[in-house]
Amino acid sequence: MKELDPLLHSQLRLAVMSVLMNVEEADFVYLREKTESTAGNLSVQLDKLAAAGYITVEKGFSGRKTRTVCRVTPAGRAAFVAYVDTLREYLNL
Amino acid sequence: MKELDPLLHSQLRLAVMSVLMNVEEADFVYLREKTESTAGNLSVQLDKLAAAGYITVEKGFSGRKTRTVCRVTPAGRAAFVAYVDTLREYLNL
DNA sequence: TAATTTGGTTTATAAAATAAACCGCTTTAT
DNA sequence: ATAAAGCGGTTTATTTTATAAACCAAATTA
Repeated sequence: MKELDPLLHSQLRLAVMSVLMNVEEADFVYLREKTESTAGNLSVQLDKLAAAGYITVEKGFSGRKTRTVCRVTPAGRAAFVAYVDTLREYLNL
Repeated sequence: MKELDPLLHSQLRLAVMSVLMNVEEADFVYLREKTESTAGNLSVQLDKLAAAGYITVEKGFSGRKTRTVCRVTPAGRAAFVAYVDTLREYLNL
């Protein structure tokens, strides 16, 4: 049995990737609301996804407030697709 | 976003349930081979699934050797189906 | 009968998820 | 102007989980 990419097999990271796959870009606040996660948890998981090269995290400003924008990278897309593929074996979808 | 049943959202437990969903009954050794897991890990995860009422674990004998047989319960089936359903939202399958 | 293997369980360790505390900057109210 | 409250996060600590390592009893093999 193929193993499920442990980086994606986490509720919150999967949810984040799921959102980003459909949206081209999303900021921290939007992700926190959409995934109903705490800021602390989200911050940690975004770091892990970024460290893996699955997403980019850009810290900028919107007016004078900070704004952190995330995007999925090609590698992230590929990993997500592979993950879904592996899951099909488990769930036989 | 609905949460993924944490009892099923674990690589090994999901693999075990996946096997049991298709097979009516399976013993410890078969599960260990099919999931390519260590006996220790498998033992622990079977206990958790059993404690949740998702599977039954019956310790008996085959000849004079012990044989531990597992089956998925109706509750287990329901939970698995619900889990798959929730996953569809994440993955949009 | 002494190893070895089989079928597991229990216990210890490593890794992950989550929450709690905190920090700097802004805005609002006084 | 200044204190207090809120926003957007990060860091650190705690709890849970997953995994591996060590172990055990019964059966088999040498």
